[in-house]
Formats: sequence, structure tokens, C-alpha cells
Amino acid sequence: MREFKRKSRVLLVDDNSDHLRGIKELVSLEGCYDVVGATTSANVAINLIKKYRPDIVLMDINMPEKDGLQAIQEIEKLGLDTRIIALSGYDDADLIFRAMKIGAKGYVLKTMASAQLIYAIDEVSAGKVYLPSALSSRFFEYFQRSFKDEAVVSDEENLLTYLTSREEEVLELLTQGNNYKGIAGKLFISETTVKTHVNNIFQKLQVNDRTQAVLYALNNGFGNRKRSKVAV
Amino acid sequence: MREFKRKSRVLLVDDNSDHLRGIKELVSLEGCYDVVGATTSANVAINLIKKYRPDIVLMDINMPEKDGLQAIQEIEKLGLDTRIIALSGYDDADLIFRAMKIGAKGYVLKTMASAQLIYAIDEVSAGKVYLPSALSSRFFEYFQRSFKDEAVVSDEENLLTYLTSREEEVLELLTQGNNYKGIAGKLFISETTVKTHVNNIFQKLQVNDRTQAVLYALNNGFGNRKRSKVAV
DNA sequence: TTCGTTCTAAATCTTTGGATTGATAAAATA
DNA sequence: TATTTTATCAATCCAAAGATTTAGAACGAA
Repeated sequence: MREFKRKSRVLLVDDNSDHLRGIKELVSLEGCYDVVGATTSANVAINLIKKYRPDIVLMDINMPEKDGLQAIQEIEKLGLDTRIIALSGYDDADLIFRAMKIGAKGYVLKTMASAQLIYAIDEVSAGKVYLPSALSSRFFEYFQRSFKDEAVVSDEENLLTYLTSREEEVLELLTQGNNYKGIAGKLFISETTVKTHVNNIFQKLQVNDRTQAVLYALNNGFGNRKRSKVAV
Repeated sequence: MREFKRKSRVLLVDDNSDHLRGIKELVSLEGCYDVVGATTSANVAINLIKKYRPDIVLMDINMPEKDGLQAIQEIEKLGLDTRIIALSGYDDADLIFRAMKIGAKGYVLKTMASAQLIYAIDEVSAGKVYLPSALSSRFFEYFQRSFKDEAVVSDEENLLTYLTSREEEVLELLTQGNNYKGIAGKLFISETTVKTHVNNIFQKLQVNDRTQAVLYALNNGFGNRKRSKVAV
């Protein structure tokens, strides 16, 4: 499959120039990749990317000068179809998670065999997202852990289930920041009717005012909104 | 490696009894697995799991009677160390994502080769999380897409940055559903002072009332809270 | 020192929000 | 059929929220 594709253009970024040289040789040895650039600076890398539009960027994310993750984020914001593979010395679940979250298409450890790196480039170059098995495991453990608390919350009695469909409509509009007049206008009913509904909602959700009602709704999976504990 | 481990105990759940028989034979042929049960009902499965504590559960998630995802969630809530592999007819990204989110340790398509299923069981049995390469790709695309909007949002001007630290404290208490009296009491300042702060907050966030202020705060990464567009 | 900002506070006033009671009509359900 | 639930609306009434103005004290920067 690889031999039929045009050569993929690869850019290398690693603050350690020895590593950089090593990786460059390694990738260059593969017939199907053109190394269009290699730099020790993330800032230079971003400019090179704008200029050469590489297909693949191998980005070291353990750099002192500029955070590699931040660099990835900036590159992603350019909206090019450059696909980034994070290179890291650590198999830390949080690092892996954050890298994938901001759009890295792969994550490879520096300690991994060079064949592994080439394989990752092959896969990502083919449009896939590639995480080595061991790192993928880490990722999913972290991912599942970050949603565990949320599941527990939805386990306890959800007072939202007691709302009638009309009350849900009203609450929906409340969660959009509407006041009585706004809701009345949007539902084509009188303001007093809205007040009645809102009061019933307060009773059912056991809250005292609209802000608390809105907070309850958001924290208990109202509509298709969900709060997650995942942070960047 | 496999031959040194004790036999893993496997439970099979599929509403199609033909499939069920087929899978049972397939798994039974592997020397290292004991099929401790096979049922067409998710509800029966949950009882069997409580009774036999299998190591692995193969759960069909395309069942009419009871939603397989819901069943997985219930099993996860039992807090056992049973690891669940989702069996599905669809490689839908959303389905895969939801299955992994609620704790499935693997996701295998029914159309995949039987060797693939066995491999998945092997990997999950070994404590890993296993997603076939193609599905893993799907998952990550969905995952990255679900965080993309969020990144864009944090990119545009965040009015929260204009708040003073005192105003942030007040807003924090607002997002907890406090009224003026509550905030005044907690900050040991007068109610009128709180009103002043709140009014300044409204000006800076360009909103009309506390509910809108709270919504703005939650939607723009106030504190360590982050809203995600990901839903179960 | 002077200027700007922040935090504090009060006074005043208008609007909105929330509680309560009561009532009608349609629709679902027993 | 009888009963309950739901959705609708009105009229109060009080409390809370919001807008506006003014002002003193503390603090840091120009």
C-alpha cells in the first residue's frame, strides 16, 4: 500500500539536536518520506509549517523553551491538514490524554523501538490515529476514570424525571438565560402561566430560585448537556 | 504467556441465540477460557454476573429488549472487577465512544473475523483495553471533534479576564446558587457591597441578570469547571 | 503627590422574581 | 364515567434583584 502513495512530507521538532539528527536519519531511510525540515525550536517549527505545509509533524512535547502541547494547539488552530504525532519521554496518562485531546494523531515514546515510530508515521500518514497498544490502554483508563464520577451522579435520584414535558421546555429556556417575559414570548403563553410552571419546577427540583434550578439542570444531565470533570 | 494464567471465566450475552451458540463454541475452543454462562437476556446476565463473577463479559449492545449500553452501565456500577467487551453490529463512532465512556474495556464488531474477537478477549483478559485499529481511529476522531469547539471557545475573548479577584469570588458564589444575603455572609461584607460587585460583574460580562452571568461563567471555563459537548 | 483602581458601603428607586390562591378546560387514566 | 394530571391564566403581595448615584479608605503606579 505504501509504495503507491506519493511521498509524505515530514517535519521534525526536538529540542535535543542529537535526537533530531537520529530521527531524521531514521525517517529519511524510509523511502516514502521526505523530511522537509528539522528544528529544535517550536516557534521556528510553526513558521516552517506555515511555509511548507508538511503532511506529518513529529513534535517533541518535553521541551523547556516552549511547551510542546501548546505548540500542537497552535498548529491545530491553523486549520491545516497537517497531522501531528507527539514524541515524549513519558508514558504519563495525563500527558497522553491531553495530547490526544488537543488533536495529536499519535503519541510515541522516545524509548520505543524505531520500527514503532515508523509504524506510527505510516498509520497516521494513512489517515488513522495511532496509539501504541500500551499507551492506548493508559489513555482509556484515564478516559474512563474521568467519566466515572459523572456516572455515579446520574445514578442517584434525578429530580428532572418528575418534570412534565412542558416544564422541561420552560426549564430549557431558563437554562438559556431567559426571564419570564422571554419565555412567555417564545412559548406563546402568558407570563403568569410561565410563573406557574417555574414555581412547579422549583418545587420538583427542590430549589429556591431560577439560578439554582439552572444549576441543578446542568449538573444532572439536562438535555444533551453534560458537565465533565476533564480539564486541559 | 497465556498458558501460564488460570482460565478466565467468560459470560456471553446476545439476544440472537444463533450468534450466542456460535460465539460460545468459538470461545470454548480456546483452551484458556471457561464459558460460565450464555444468555439472551441482559437482565438475566446481570444476575448471572452477580452470582458467578466472571472475568470477562461479552455483551451485545444491539438488543431490542434492554439497551446493552444501559446493561454495561449497571454492571459497572456493581463495582466488580468484571471486564466488559461490547459486541456490536455497527462501527458508529458515537456508539463506540459511549461504550468506552461508560467503562467497556473493548469493542468488537460482529462482522470481524473470529480471530479478532479472541484476540480482543486475550488483551482485555490481560488487563488491557482493546479497540481494533479501525475502531480506535473512529473513537479518536469523535473524541477530538468533541473537544474542538471547546478549544475555539477558549480562543475568543474571555470577558471573565476583566473581573477583579474579588469579583471572581462573588461570581464563584453566584455559580453555587447563593443570593445576595448568602454571598454577603460568606464574604463577611454587607449586602450592598455584594450588589455593587454583582452589578460590576454584569457590566463586564455584558449580561442582564445572575442566571446569565452564571451561564457565561460555566460556558467559559470559570474556575476549573469545563463544559464539554460530549454526551452519553 | 496625584491619579486610577479596587473594595467597601449606603440610599433610593424600579423592575423582576417568587409564593399563594383559585379557576377553567382538555387530556389522560383508572 | 369519574378522577387525576396537565396546561392555561389572573390577581395579589412581598421579597429579592437590579440600576444608579455617591462616597470614603486603601493601595499602587505614574
